[in-house]
Amino acid sequence: MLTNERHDFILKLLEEKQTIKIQDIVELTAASESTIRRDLTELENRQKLERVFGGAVLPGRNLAEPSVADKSAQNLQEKINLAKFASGFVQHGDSVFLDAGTTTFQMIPFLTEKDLVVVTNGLTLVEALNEQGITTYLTGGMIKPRTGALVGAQTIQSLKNYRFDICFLGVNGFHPDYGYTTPDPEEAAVKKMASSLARKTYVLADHSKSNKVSFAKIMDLEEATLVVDELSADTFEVLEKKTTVKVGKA
Amino acid sequence: MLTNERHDFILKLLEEKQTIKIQDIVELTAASESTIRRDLTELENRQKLERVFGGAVLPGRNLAEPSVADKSAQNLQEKINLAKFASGFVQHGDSVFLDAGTTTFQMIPFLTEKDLVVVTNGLTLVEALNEQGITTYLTGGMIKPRTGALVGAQTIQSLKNYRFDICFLGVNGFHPDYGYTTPDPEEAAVKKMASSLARKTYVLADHSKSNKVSFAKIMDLEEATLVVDELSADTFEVLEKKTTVKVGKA
DNA sequence: TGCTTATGAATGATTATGATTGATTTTGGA
DNA sequence: TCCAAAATCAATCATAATCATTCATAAGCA
Repeated sequence: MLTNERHDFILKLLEEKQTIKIQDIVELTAASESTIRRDLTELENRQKLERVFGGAVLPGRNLAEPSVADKSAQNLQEKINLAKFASGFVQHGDSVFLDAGTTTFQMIPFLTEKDLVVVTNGLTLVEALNEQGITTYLTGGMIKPRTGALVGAQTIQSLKNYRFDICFLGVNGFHPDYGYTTPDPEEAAVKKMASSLARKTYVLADHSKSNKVSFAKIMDLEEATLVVDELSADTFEVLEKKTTVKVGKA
Repeated sequence: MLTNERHDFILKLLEEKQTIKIQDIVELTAASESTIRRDLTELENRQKLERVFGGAVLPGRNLAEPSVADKSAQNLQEKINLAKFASGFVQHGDSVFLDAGTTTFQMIPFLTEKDLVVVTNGLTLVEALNEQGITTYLTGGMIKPRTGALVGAQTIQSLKNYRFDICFLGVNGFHPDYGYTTPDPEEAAVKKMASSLARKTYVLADHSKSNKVSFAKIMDLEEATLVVDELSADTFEVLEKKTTVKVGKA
């Protein structure tokens, strides 16, 4: 087994079980204890795990890491389907705004090889974008510790330096009377500004957000195109300027 | 077997297995190890795969890849000592600029409980700052994938919205004639701008940077206070406006 | 033939590995 | 609580695998 393979194996195992014992890894990999020890030290230096006496645990992260944290979430597969579908709207060479959030995060693997320029206010998206080799700009601003989103006056201001062909937003609720809403007014302001700088805006939401209302209003429903998955799995609804269109699955 | 054929064969094999060992390819192709090595080097240059010790993996799919936040630096302990010492200059309530880089990164644990506002252009610093509960602002700009530093016109512009009590920079070399230098002109520009917005600027460098000259000049030596560790371990030199002061260890 | 390119073997350097040592930490019973 | 046994640990060493480099040969082509 290759060194690199073993590292991957350990990380995968750790993600599954949350906690691993050195002796277990030794048995499963048929490598010596010394080697596994070295692996763990190495991976700890890379901040992929934290060592504890007798084994290792997942690293304590302050910023929400969508890739890891959400794996257990119920609607992950739905989000991925939704993200994949929405990625189809992106044209080769587009300038794209990607909102901070888990759904937009899932779009990233589907944006490769499109020669894009992506601007985002989501710290958690950056590493994944880099991995895809996508030219990435980050807005400035204050960091919201829990979510890793950039918000505030500086964010708004730095956004004004860009124009987007296409803009993807996540929301916490959408409602015919109250429009798109999200809990944080600061984030709402950022989303609104980004949208206003884009030729076309798509709001991604799974069906659980339907008719939900949150504290801060972003904008009215008809100001963006809503992409929402159907409960009946493999179709999506695209509500464009109050027009309903049914589409087959991506 | 033709060279091109062999290349295709390797890529196909890699696609199937995700990870391949050089020895396996040697057996399957009946070519010599040298040839396979050359093939892999070639294919890596074309970004078709990534080499790892003993074989190759698909590009980007390397779970255990060292992240930018890798702690396993060369002279880590020296850097920590230097960082700890420099942290002493920070006053309670200061607004601080922290340059992207490993030395400034090491300052973070010593900045806690000082009620600071920190601005940085280093993505790798953000999580550590959050862990310390420090209010953190990020400059905007383009992300340099390798280092996680923000650079470019947007970075410069967003800096102009701030004023700093104190500014800490890392450099790649300092020299009496050529001043402070760093390889990337973009980064140099950011450092210079940050410094010009601060009441006081400190440059952190370990002794290995002494009399080194890199491509892009940041500014002259006397425009900042240089903090450098001595080879003889436990002392630091603080060169302030060409005045030399020896100080005991932090 | 003369030229370029691809190949394979040999080298010394680098890196990964497994076993051993003595120190440190945890555990469990008095 | 304290102590001793067991488990785990970091550090070191020798070995083995892998690596980049060099050089000589073979194959392809004008």
